[in-house]
Amino acid sequence: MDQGQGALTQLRAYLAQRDLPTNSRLPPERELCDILGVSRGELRKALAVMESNGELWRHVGKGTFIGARPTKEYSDVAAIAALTNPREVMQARLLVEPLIAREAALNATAGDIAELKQCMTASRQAQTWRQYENCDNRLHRAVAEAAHNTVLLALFDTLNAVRRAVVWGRLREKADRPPTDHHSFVEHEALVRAIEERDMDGASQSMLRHLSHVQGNLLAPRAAAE
Amino acid sequence: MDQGQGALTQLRAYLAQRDLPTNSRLPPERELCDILGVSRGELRKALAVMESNGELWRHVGKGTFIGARPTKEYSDVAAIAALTNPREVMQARLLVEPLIAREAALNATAGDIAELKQCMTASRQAQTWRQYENCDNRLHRAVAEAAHNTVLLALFDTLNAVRRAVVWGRLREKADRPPTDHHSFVEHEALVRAIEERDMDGASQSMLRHLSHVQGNLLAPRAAAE
DNA sequence: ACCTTAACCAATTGTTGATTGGTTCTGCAA
DNA sequence: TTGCAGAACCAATCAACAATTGGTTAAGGT
Repeated sequence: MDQGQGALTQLRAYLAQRDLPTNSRLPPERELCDILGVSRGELRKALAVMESNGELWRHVGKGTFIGARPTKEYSDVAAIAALTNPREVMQARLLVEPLIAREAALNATAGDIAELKQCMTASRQAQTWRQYENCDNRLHRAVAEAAHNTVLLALFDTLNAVRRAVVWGRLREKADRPPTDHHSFVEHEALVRAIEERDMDGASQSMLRHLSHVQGNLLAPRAAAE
Repeated sequence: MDQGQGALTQLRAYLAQRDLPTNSRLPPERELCDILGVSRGELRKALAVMESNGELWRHVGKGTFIGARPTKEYSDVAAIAALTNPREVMQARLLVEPLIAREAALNATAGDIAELKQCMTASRQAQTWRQYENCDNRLHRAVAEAAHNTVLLALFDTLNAVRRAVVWGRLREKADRPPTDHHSFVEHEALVRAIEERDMDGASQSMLRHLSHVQGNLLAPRAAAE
């Protein structure tokens, strides 16, 4: 009687007694054996049952935890970059950044808009490609800051880091070219104007149009960029 | 003569001799003192000049490195969670998840849809709150997987991790309540149906409506959740 | 045939000591 | 007094090793 599913019932009783919160760790198997007075094999059988039910999860070296196994944390930029490609990154930008621009149009302060304008003038005065790229990055991040949502900003930073990691390889070729008569100038201007005028749809569409051009240049062999 | 800016010129000569690539580490200061025959104070002055020029960067415990200081990666979940609040997290979800649902409607495979339906039936059969919550999380992540974009999935995971970290505090109160007659059931059903019918707008709106209800429950004191 | 016990394995964590940039103090010399 | 070299100290980081822990296998007993 007590041997059939005894370990499982004893384990359940133990867990019910102390109502452990999710993600809390329970004692190592060897200790639980002594506590419950069960052999390790039986205990492991009971744990396996509960694990298959999704009630807890285990990992070597870590321990046994209450709740569902956490999803493989994707927050490492290098790990993401290794699994994706420029097409996916560009698609994600096309989806996320217009949304951020929309929020920026709603929430930007006068200071934010001044910063945006300063980025634009700086990008026009850039002499080298490197400098221009820095200005462009600053502008896009300033838009994300203007949305005034810490989480959105963090997501933008993650996306940006992934983008840089994915295209790491070919930064050499376009060494020092002056980016004159660049389509991005007018697109950036339209974007900033829409944000200034609180035109949410306009800001979103401007960003979408801008990134579409960037995508076109990315796919085309000619060396142009955002 | 040799004393005025001698350290800086010697350091420059040393660096010019061996043409170190970017991000390469140069010997610790104490060794460089011996190598160049300069006192540590003078060497540090020279290093400070070059660092302010952006030619190298230093960090305690790591060393001194050639090139520009790497951008501080802002993708640590704990750091984000410490700077934000539930309101911002909820707002970000309201913006991002409908967008992901729209992509899911476009890209979901038959296998994805089967997984979504399985999540729904499992959530209906859940006995405890914790089990239901697991099912709900699985369903939302299945939607993100159905979008078939690694970067979007990574952003979703980041957002989700931040959400869990922010609301970590109050998981106790709603211990084991059976989530019967829950509004989420019908909302989830509408969402999955829209995805199955490739209705992008419908999927987006279903997700938006669902999360709006979640937000309402979050703000209201009554204990209900997604 | 099955279980218990013990030992071993690999992944992970914790700890300790060494390394390194940053700072302060002392002594010496101009 | 001023300035600088030298040493000592500090905090952040890294590297190596020991301890912990779930997973597995083998020996021995009932």
